[in-house]
Amino acid sequence: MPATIYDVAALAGVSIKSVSRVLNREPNVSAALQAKVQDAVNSLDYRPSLSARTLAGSSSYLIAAFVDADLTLEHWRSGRGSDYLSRLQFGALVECRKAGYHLLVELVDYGASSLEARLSALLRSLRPDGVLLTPPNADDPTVLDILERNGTPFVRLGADRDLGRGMRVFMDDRKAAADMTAHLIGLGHRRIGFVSGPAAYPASQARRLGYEEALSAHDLITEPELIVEGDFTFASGQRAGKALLTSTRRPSAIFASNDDMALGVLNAAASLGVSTPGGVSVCGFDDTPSAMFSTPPLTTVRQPVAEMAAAATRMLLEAARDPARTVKKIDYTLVERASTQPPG
Amino acid sequence: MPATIYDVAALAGVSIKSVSRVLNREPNVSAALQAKVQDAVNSLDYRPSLSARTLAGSSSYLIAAFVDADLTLEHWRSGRGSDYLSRLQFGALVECRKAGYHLLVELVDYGASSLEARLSALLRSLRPDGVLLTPPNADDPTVLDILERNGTPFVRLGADRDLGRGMRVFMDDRKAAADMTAHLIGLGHRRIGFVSGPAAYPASQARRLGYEEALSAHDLITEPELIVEGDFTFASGQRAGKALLTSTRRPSAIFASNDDMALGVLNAAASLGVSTPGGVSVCGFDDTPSAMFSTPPLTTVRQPVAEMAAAATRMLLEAARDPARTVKKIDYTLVERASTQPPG
DNA sequence: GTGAAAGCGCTAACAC
DNA sequence: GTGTTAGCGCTTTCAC
Repeated sequence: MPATIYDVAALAGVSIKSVSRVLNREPNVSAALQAKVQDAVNSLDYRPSLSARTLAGSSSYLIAAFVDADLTLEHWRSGRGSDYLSRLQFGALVECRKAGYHLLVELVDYGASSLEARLSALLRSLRPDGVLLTPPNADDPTVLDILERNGTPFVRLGADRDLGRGMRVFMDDRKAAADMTAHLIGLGHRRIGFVSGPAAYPASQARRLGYEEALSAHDLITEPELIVEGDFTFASGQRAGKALLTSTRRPSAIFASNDDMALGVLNAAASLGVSTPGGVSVCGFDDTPSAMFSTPPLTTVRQPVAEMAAAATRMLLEAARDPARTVKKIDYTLVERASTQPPG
Repeated sequence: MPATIYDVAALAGVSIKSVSRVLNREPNVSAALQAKVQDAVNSLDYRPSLSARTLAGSSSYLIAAFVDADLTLEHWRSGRGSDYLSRLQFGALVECRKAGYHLLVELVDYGASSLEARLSALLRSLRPDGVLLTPPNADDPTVLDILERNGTPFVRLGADRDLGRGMRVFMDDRKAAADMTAHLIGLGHRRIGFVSGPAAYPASQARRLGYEEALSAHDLITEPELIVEGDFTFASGQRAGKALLTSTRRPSAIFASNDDMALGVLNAAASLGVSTPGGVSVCGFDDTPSAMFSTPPLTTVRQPVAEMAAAATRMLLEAARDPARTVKKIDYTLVERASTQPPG
């Protein structure tokens, strides 16, 4: 049997409360006691039981990430993997580890009628000290309600609207898209196609607004036929690319609002015999792994998901001691690779 | 405050033990009692506390996946993401969800001297009901020792050697590599380059053996200059591709033993002006998302990581009631895409 | 500065 | 079939 707090107390010749004090770095502990306890802990190789701590105390040393089940499963099933989740997990896990916390990824059926039941079940059976909310569900009022009713601190990741609820970490999608568009204009492009994402995502709207904003800032007009709606998938990028590249006045550059779609555009160009970047420049948004290894490698916006998740996790951990509503904006980076160049 | 088992018992007019019985589907419960308790549970929206159950009982409803910290962090940092982990998680999460379990992904420093301490700390503080072990650490004797000493059921994923310890889920890497090589030979290739993985991975060895086996089965000799060692990274694939394609007697096909390296070979070919598959056929191993979206899309072996993880998780859940040493072999698939064709 | 006692919300062992 | 009683291993409260 593993050692318990009683074993440690007995060996050190002190009360279990003293052991607890040392373990939790509580004030008012003499150096002598501290040393005795530490020795006993070491020699017994004692580790406190998480469940006992959770049951007795007020924290569970658990951070939960709620991700959309449908979306994630669909990503996974199609073999695309979920780069977003992967990076989120990276950032969160690293911070959790530093603080001795654990990360639990939970799939939630945001669409289901049982959503409320399942969420509150999760909150009450797990008692996480904080919750990470991912888009597009970081804006769901039902979810926010449950979390607030439960008193669980949460961070809304990638949420660009401040609803005055919970904490928030986001990046300026609109400005990033405007920057990318301006970059293309700077290269000399005048007819720039745009492949938008699904309207349900706030980020889709923001990116499109950024594109239009940059155009008008450079006295170019937004031509409706240059904008094609996709749904963030490779296939929709292919379709959009084909449509744009076979139109009568073909654009010299195409800005797809995520990398998967940009790769689709690349593929469409190749099969139409249009070279990249010679015949058409292509750029994306996100900086997924595939963007790095595509032919040609993709110019894109690096969305710092891991950094966002790390910052969010830190907020949650701090919120445990000092509840405060924090909002943080994270910087993006324009990554210039070989898929863009001045029009030929 | 959330409802407890006492609230339910009081409302139903029964003892807490009866509530517990109904909750845990224990035998010897009358239909009437069952109904009363169920009603009370529903009307109070009661959910048992995980930590209380864990503390009092013998199971924690937790499955832990131990993954190599260095490896995973390095993957993540470089922006490549970790497709392996992502798929593992998919398979495991789905099964956990079905069974009302939770999945905890823990980064473990397998190299560190503190490995033993950290592992046993994890086991004792979390008390997982089962552990998923990933390669290359599923073969680490230290890890197996700790797990066995602790009495925690574990599954060694992708471990091709049966050490008579724990459970095991794997695929036949050697045969898969042999099949792929035979496929190239069938297309008419006679000089086939091979990019191997790092020797530390058992899978590397197996894939290389499969390659050699297929060659000799078709009366072709293994030429040492056709084999270049890589380390499973894109960059090492680039180097290997360059070396093979600039050699005096250039191979007409290159089989890289994972997709990242195959993409590197593709890139090297493009920058040397060698077309794919016209000038050289290229194939990989794993079927990562990038393989699907590369130019040209990559012929590869689909390693069913998610299915393996799902099977492993099911084994762990069953092991809880009935400890048995199970071994399971999972089938792979050859995925033929555009990067291979008969030699031109 | 330290300790004793009382739970936290369950399951397990044993009555009835 | 059902209930009673002890814990599980900690933190919390309150004494000293």
